[in-house]
Amino acid sequence: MNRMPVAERREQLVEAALTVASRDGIEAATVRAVAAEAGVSLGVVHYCFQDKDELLRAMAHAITERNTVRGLEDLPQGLPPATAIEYAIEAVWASISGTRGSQLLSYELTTASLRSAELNKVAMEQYEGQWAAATQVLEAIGHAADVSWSMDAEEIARIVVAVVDGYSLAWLVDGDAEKALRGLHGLGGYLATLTVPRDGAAATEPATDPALAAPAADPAGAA
Amino acid sequence: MNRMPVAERREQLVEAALTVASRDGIEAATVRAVAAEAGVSLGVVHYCFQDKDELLRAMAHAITERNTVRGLEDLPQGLPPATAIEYAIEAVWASISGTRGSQLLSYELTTASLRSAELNKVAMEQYEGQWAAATQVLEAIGHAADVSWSMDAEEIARIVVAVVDGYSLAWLVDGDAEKALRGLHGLGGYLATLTVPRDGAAATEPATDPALAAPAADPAGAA
DNA sequence: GAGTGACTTGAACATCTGTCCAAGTCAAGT
DNA sequence: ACTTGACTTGGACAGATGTTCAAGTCACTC
Repeated sequence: MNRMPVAERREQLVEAALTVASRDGIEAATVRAVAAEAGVSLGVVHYCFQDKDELLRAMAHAITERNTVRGLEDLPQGLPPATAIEYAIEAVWASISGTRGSQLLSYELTTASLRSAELNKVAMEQYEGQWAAATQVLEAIGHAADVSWSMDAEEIARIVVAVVDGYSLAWLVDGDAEKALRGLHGLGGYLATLTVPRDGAAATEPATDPALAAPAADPAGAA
Repeated sequence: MNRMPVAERREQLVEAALTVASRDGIEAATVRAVAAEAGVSLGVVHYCFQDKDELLRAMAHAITERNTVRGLEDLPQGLPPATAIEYAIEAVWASISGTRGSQLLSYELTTASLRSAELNKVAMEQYEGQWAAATQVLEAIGHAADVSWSMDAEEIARIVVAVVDGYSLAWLVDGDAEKALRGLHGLGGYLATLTVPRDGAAATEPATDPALAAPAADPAGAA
């Protein structure tokens, strides 16, 4: 095969590992399968990585970064908060539902990390990445809709990540994207109640209608 | 070893598989490891189960049933809705946080099921069990606090399962039980807004304070 | 107490896995 | 041209895993 410097070869192997593992599961990502996917002979993998675990760590790092970088900087400005939130939720969901294999692989990596000493930090890095990304999205929403949040953004981020995780998992199992998206819009409605106009005062529409906390979760809203 | 009828031996092997897999992960639950854990020789496993997959399916069925049966029938009666909900949440969380290995195994089984044709139905059965259990809990709350729900209980159950799943996963990773429980109490606050007194009329305390939707998620509430 | 059939045993087999390594190939510098 | 060293190759090895099987053991019935 083509010769190339180790650094480049490593990237190629990580890409191949990602392809195999997303398609067939983390268990299928054997050294041989990755080498074959990259069109490279067996020994190359151990020339580029000391361990199989080092390869897996590199793969985990890559997928975490890839899920994180979606910084959602392209939020239209000047929208009302509820609209900005809905927009962000649609974008997040699109990037999840379009990458089923990767999502499933993420969960596989999480559980593998929690069992294996060598993959120790992988799961924590994944979550820190997700919390940071969610915080960033919240701040982008605040900026786009000119609101701030009535709680620490990082604290809200934890809520967002937990709920998104929960619905993603359910969707992976039952394949019902519509229900998942409806649930996420429910989260959006809740988030809207946590916004505060930038110049201070009270929450946007505090006591008008508590059902606003979950408009899309209302059967009438989507059915 | 002691002789025993196949049916009984099967139960023993499922138990052993559960022990090994909860302790060391699903990958560690090899035929040999399970046989050793049960104090039985290798051939017995294939005498009782046609496949390793059949053993895993039986194990999955057992753990699903075990997580489901916690019907929470012992809810004190006559409580105000918010209190009944908090009580139920504490109980649910206690049964989760007390069985870390089993929880982790559940997620491992879910991902394994989504990758393997042989374990096809395992994940869906898990979720159907959880949704049913959540529905049961919601009805128990309704009965204990003499309220009904402003949405289909099954629809709320999906929300509950998603959020509980999300916080459980985060807790498995970061080990922060306090934050998880706080998040679940936030869910509880939200659920309280979905209750309706049994004789009809409006929601319990609809417009008084929207912050009630997440009282425990408020930093001041727990810190 | 002999026989029957349910249960048990552990060796054996084929396959797969991560890892190693001796030999090979190639590009660049002298 | 030749040397050096980075990169590649694929065979070899040890260990683990699922599965099979012929032989053994025991309880129970007639």
